[in-house]
Amino acid sequence: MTTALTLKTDTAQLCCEPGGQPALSSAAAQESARILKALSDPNRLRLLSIVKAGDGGEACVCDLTEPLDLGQPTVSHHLKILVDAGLLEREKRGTWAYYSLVPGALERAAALITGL
Amino acid sequence: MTTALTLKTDTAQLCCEPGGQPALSSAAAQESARILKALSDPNRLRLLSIVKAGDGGEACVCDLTEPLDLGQPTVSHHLKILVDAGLLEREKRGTWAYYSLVPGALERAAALITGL
DNA sequence: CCGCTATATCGATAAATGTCAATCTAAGGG
DNA sequence: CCCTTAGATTGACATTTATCGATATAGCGG
Repeated sequence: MTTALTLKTDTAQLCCEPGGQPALSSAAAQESARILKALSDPNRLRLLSIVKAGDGGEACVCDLTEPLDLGQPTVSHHLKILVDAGLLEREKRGTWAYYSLVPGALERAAALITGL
Repeated sequence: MTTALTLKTDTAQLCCEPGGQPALSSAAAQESARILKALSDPNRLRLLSIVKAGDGGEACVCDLTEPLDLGQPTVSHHLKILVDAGLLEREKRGTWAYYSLVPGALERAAALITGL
């Protein structure tokens, strides 16, 4: 499942009704929750933090496994979730995989909350 | 690759760990995740949205059960999670319970993301 | 080619989570 | 008092999730 990430508000919920209720549609709520769920795990928050603070704004898996005190498969799993959520991007250089923040992604995620 | 830094597990949150900054401490990450986890469910997002858009910025449970198409116990459960996370506050007037946003709570939650 | 190293993927499992039905509590109204 | 209504709590159950160990894949150095 979850092949496509539908980002659309399907049921004609107009965006600009002054005084009316924006009342998040079910589809929009699900999409927002999908992003925020990726951010709702302490280890993933630390991963993002380390990547952001890393040299050149990136970090490879080997640099991420140790500070989190997690197994390498688990870290890879969390990174995949963050990539799937559109928060991180992966670039493979040689044997190593470097992860970096998708520009503006954190701000967009935060806007999902303030824009409720 | 990684410069072997001594690994301090758990809760010592210091601002200046030698050999590299710890970015987000384990404790801080857990606290942030606790808040964000409350925001990671589509039905809870819709609850917040409806409450925020409600008349006077509040809504009672009876107004929340129907649009979500959920049972009343389930809605109460979600509301409790939002209250426990410091996002909603509850005020009982007569037989009804009115929920409203805690001022600034959504902005603070969003700052947990942008401030990573 | 062969092994080594870095990462990803798979399978299993224990814990957490969302939901509902049933029950409990509290506040009014006859 | 009893009954009704709004909401919370409890218990059960199915699904999801976080984690690990084992294994697969993919570059690199001999």
